[in-house]
Amino acid sequence: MDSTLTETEQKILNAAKKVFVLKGMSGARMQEIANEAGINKSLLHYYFRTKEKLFDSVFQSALGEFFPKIRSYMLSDSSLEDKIKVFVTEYSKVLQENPFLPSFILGEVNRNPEHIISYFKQHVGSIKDKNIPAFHQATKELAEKGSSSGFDPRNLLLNMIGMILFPILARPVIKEVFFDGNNAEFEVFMKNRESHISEFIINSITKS
Amino acid sequence: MDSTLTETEQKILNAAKKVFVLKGMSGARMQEIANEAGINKSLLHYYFRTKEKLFDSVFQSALGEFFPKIRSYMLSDSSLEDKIKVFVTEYSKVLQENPFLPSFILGEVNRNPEHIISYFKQHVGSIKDKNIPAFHQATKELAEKGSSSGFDPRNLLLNMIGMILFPILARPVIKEVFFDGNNAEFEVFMKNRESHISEFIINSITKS
DNA sequence: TATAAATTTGATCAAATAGTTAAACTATAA
DNA sequence: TTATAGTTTAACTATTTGATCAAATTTATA
Repeated sequence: MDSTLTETEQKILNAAKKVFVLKGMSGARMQEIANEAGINKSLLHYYFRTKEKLFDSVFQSALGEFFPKIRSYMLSDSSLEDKIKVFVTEYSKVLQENPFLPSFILGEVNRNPEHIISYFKQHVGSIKDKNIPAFHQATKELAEKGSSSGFDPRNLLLNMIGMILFPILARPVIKEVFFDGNNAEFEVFMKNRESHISEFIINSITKS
Repeated sequence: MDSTLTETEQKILNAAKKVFVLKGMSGARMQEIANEAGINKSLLHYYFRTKEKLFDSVFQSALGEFFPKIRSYMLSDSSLEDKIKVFVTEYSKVLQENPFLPSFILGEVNRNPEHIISYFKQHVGSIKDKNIPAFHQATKELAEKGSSSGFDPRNLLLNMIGMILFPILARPVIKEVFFDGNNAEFEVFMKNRESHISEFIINSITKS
């Protein structure tokens, strides 16, 4: 990860991430994080002073993983369709590797919106000025030849993320309602769903 | 609401809902709920014994509001396109009236999946056997003339809900990133987005 | 090696908090 | 009016938990 961190700091951050992501800020216990890291509780305070500061560290790094690397997906010289396919595939992969991240981040975002706002104030240069324009650029042609009501690329981005994210967020519900709790069936469905989403989007936006 | 409940019980439930939805199970404080209800803390325990039991009551009723009344939207004799429009409009309205409900429910669903599973075990008759088949029925024609890869109505349902839900879940983020925190602009966008979603879906599924 | 600095631990504190209890109060029916 | 059941309150208890601190241990440095 980060070589400026000591081994102990890294152990703590990994453990804290696991516990915070699963239980949230108020549900997490410093003792549980210490146990998970295999160290004494006092060490947490030695390295991070307060629970709040430790949480912040975890939250900041979680945000970095959560926000799609739109820019990198959009900067290739492939067609818009291919870019959409790459986005859906890559972002699905990220989320399936961290299935509890979305709920954690969105929960904290609603618990304390200031937190995310200050994050963007700091990273405004990298998030907004780079990622979003890259996406706009990629959809410029689309926006120009779009429907008469005026096609807004932001809607397309929200559509994509929403379709990718929702079944992962609501995973336990979907699995139960649609598949009677059968995990294997659910996984197959989710794998097939990736191409479905791409086709669904492309089908809609390429309609004359 | 429920006339079998005394006025005090109702006050408690309203207050508990407000606090639990905003802060989650572990973040909520019994004292805060009591204050919000304008009563003594002991009364909470008198009526609901434990925090867990009070939370359950709130969670159960929240689930009822959260899950879209698919069946009622699907049972009219209008076209599939009109059904989609009604679904998008009505469900958007429900969510905008309860903007913190989704994050609350999805958070709890991930915190304790057993909770939602037991809910479905109880309500399986009304949720699954009524709502889902109604939706399947409405999309049967679609499934038959669907794309060669085989159109699964479950995907359509997930697509709709995902697109409607995501901007509400991530509201503070979207507002900040896309609209520099300007609330009015965001609201206008969200209102226009409703018809965009309907058109986006219909455009995709009616493509020959 | 000796000294200092950094790291780690166990014991403990103080605040927060869910839950209990007994007493006071209120409405209702005999 | 009195007895009874239901309701509400204030004070209290027990536990959890974030945080602190001094002592012990390890590591780096002279």
